[in-house]
Amino acid sequence: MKLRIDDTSPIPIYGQIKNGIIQMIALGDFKENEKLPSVRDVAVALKVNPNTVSRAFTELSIEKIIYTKRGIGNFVKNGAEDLCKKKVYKRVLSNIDQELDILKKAGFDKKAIEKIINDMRSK
Amino acid sequence: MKLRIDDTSPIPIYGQIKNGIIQMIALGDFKENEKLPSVRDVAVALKVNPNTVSRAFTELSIEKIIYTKRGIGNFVKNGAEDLCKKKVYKRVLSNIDQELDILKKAGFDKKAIEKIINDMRSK
DNA sequence: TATACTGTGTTAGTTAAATAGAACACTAAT
DNA sequence: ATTAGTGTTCTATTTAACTAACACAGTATA
Repeated sequence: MKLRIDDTSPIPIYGQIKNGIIQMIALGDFKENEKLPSVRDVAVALKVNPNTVSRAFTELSIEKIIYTKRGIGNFVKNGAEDLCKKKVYKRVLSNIDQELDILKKAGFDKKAIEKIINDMRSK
Repeated sequence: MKLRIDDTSPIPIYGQIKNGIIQMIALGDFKENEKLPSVRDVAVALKVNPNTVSRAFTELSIEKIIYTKRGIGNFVKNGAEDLCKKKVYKRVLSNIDQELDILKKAGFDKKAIEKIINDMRSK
């Protein structure tokens, strides 16, 4: 299980779980119609309450990314991979854009920003 | 007052206010020993509780970025500009780094990432 | 075929944190 | 003393997360 929780993050745990699963589906770690790990298993793995995991799954279900069979498990929906790829890409770009804006406002010019990006890419 | 609150952000309001003021000091919008806008004025401007603003100021005070004169106001500390520049730079880089990591894990190669950055910079 | 068992998702009640509303407390000027 | 401007505290509400118990589905077995 790739998923990790960052206790210092302001993003609520159920949100981090949602994002993590969306990323994993985007990446093909969970294929369409594949069963996800159970609420309890995820809860144990992340040392988190089943309730919290259940909330993440419920919201993913509302967003039509997974579907739930009560008493059986949660499964990836058809078309979820593309949907998740779009979601991840959109969120990441929006976040990077926002951060670059801050650098721009703070007076870093294009060259400085370019250097920063290069430094990070080479790590 | 440049500061804006994002109601959809998971970052608590007092945290957004803290970050915003740190950015403004870094940018020179508030000079050292200059008086910041009052708790109430900020609260009204942001449509937020004075309490919430007070908390942000208290924490900035603990972090030695501003100092408080009760009954008078809050003021920027000596040396705050440099300190804030460092903080902003560090936070932004850490955030960008994290986002680029997600792109990398999602299978975007260096060229794709480079293109993304260029597209954003040119906007 | 009835019953119990195991694995699954879900609900109820509690605690802690963020925010709001209202009132309090300090400072300076008149 | 009174007033206007300031930061602060008290109390209540809402949301996230936890603990514990509940409810459903499939399977084994008596």
